[in-house]
Amino acid sequence: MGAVETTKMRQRRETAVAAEKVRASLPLGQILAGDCVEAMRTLPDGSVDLVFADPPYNLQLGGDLNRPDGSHVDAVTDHWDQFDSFALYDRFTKDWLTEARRVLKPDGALWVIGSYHNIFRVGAILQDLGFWILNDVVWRKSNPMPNFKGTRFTNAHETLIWASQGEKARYQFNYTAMKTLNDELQMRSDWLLPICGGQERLKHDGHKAHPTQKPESLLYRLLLATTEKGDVVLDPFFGTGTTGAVAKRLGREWIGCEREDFYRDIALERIGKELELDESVLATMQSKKAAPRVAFGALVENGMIPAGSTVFDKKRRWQATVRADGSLVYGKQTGSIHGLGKDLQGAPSCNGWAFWHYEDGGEVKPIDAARQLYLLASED
Amino acid sequence: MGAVETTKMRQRRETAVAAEKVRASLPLGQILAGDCVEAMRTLPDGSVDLVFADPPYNLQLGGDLNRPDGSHVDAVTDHWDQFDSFALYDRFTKDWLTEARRVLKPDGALWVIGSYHNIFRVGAILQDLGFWILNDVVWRKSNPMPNFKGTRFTNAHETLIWASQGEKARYQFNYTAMKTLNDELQMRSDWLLPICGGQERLKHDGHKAHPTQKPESLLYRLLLATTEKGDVVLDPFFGTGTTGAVAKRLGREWIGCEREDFYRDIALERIGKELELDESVLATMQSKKAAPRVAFGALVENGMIPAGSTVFDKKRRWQATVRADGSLVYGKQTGSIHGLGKDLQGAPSCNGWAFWHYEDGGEVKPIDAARQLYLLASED
DNA sequence: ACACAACATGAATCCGGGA
DNA sequence: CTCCCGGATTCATGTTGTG
Repeated sequence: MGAVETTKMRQRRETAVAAEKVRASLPLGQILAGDCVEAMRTLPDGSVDLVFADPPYNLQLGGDLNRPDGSHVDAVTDHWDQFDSFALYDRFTKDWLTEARRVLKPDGALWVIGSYHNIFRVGAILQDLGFWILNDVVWRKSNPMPNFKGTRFTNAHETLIWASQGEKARYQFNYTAMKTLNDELQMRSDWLLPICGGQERLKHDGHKAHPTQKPESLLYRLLLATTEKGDVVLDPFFGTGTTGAVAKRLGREWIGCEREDFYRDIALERIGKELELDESVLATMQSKKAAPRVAFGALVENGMIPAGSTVFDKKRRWQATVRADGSLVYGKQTGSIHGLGKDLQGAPSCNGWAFWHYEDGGEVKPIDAARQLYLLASED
Repeated sequence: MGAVETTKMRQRRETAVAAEKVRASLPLGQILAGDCVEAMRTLPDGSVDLVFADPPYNLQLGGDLNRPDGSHVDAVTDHWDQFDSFALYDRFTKDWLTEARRVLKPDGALWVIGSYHNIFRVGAILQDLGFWILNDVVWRKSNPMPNFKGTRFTNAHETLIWASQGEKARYQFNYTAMKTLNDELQMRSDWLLPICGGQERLKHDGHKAHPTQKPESLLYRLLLATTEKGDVVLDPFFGTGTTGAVAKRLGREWIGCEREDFYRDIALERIGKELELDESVLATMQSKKAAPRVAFGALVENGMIPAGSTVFDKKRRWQATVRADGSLVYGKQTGSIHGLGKDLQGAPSCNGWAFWHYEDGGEVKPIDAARQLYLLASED
């Protein structure tokens, strides 16, 4: 059996080998110097699982104007107005998003964070490029800076956009891990997290080393939600390397891009000190989707729910007989646990594992309980 | 002194007379029939103090959606929400925003509400038109619809943009009223409010009269924050007339635009029943504060009880390891703080916050103590 | 009448692996 | 690419029905 390789098996093997070759060529755990668009151009197509980007948005906040490349705009010699500013920012945004899209795997995903100054432009452009928005997520700051002049609402949040490569693309979402992290309730699109301060905030000569260092808790949640262990995370605006530090801690690989020597230096030093969590800790709650599949027939074979026994719905409206092949009979109707449950209820679908029950020592249990027992027993 | 009128005084008097003439020509308390762009064209330049707009979101829904119990979700499938492309939606947006801008007074302001499907496009276009964003405000829904399939984060918020006519324009912001409404704390940019349901939700033949009726509390806060008594509020997408009802209650004037006869009819009936509040009552309306709820996972993200550390019950019968997603491991068994505590004790339920303990500086504390610390720290 | 259970529903881009 | 089909998936509120 092992000697025969079908065409399909060969294709799969070759794909995996090619993917491993691409991965081996990646500058994992490195910060690429220079402009992020140039730096990303050195990476192969479809090679990265996730992009997290915290792009600059300091272009038109009044007062001094800086171009996206950091050079200062001379208001006297440069004819500069708001329209030029937006056009320039849009161009910059389109450039780096295009390159990020190329570098991402087909089933990869993108996160961008921004404020009302830039996030609407970024969101519209990424939609135009074909990205498919999965959620916008609001980072609610538990300790925002107050509005000192009392002229507006306290700007107490920032916005993140999570997007896949397209409408039909698959993407990673660790639903159960998020639900666990949120005390058994679905994780919502509004996240309450403190801003980065205290020991976590990198200092240089007594001052903050970077003006917009993001909290590790934000990256922690985001990476835990949308990557797997071993995934490659790219951050085109690496700054102090929060993405790299948390990626390392969580056993994800990382690549950064950063223009400024100083930030590259402190980021590398910071990440060097970071320890990867033990593998046993990194395991997260598994969804049922990811659990090994058990056919109902296996429980019949096994004798846990023997052929000839009866199963019934919770209200005992229907009582069906189990046949040797794991199908059910109810009068003239037959079908799988799912199909018959669906037909009897006239429902669009039915999870037979939850619908049908059996008696075990006088106690009524859903047949899913038998499956859980079977799974536990077969783990050894 | 009264007999002499300076040039400045005369100019002011003439401006006031002209403004009064414009105001007298406005269709206050009326719903203009037809397309909102056409309807707004009938209004004079610079005549309105505030525009609130709840445009179609262009949801782009796929097929049907069923809840886990099999029931069908009544989605927004109305023709007015269907656009063939982003380009068409952008055109539509630009058209109505342009007309709204013309009708607004120079010191007037605009509010728009949307979701991630449309809000980025709306925000970018209004910036392009010269509007100056003052805040983006997040409406956090206290009772959003869950994500039934477990495929994304629960979409638990919508986004509002508040913008003036330009960077230098003055605008109305009732700072103290907002601070009072928020228990003497500055009002933040994230608002926790329930969705519209119960008695407030307009019904027709037992079904919701409008698929997207907004809660009055949202309009209440928004109008109280950014208009004065007597101001004129225009709503180009009037629907069931929530804007008109709340405007009337708060002593503001209103104008609506609505294409559908049915909506105009029920809106007028609704607003007819509305009573204007006595001014003394307005000052005493109280706020609703967010209930502080902390998930165990937040303490893990935050590092207070880090992944990899151990927790144990008071008698140290069981010692479990904290994993990255906030789940616990004990031998082969895993679960949330509540679930694992329940399983280990064989109890019907368990309050994990009281059951599990951790060491903090040599002292043994229930993990609830860490939660209290977290709450204290995030209150500042 | 009261307590409690059951049911209904909300701006939602809502499945995925294998043939 | 499509089709097939096993089977995973919900929170807060308000209303109606039942004991």
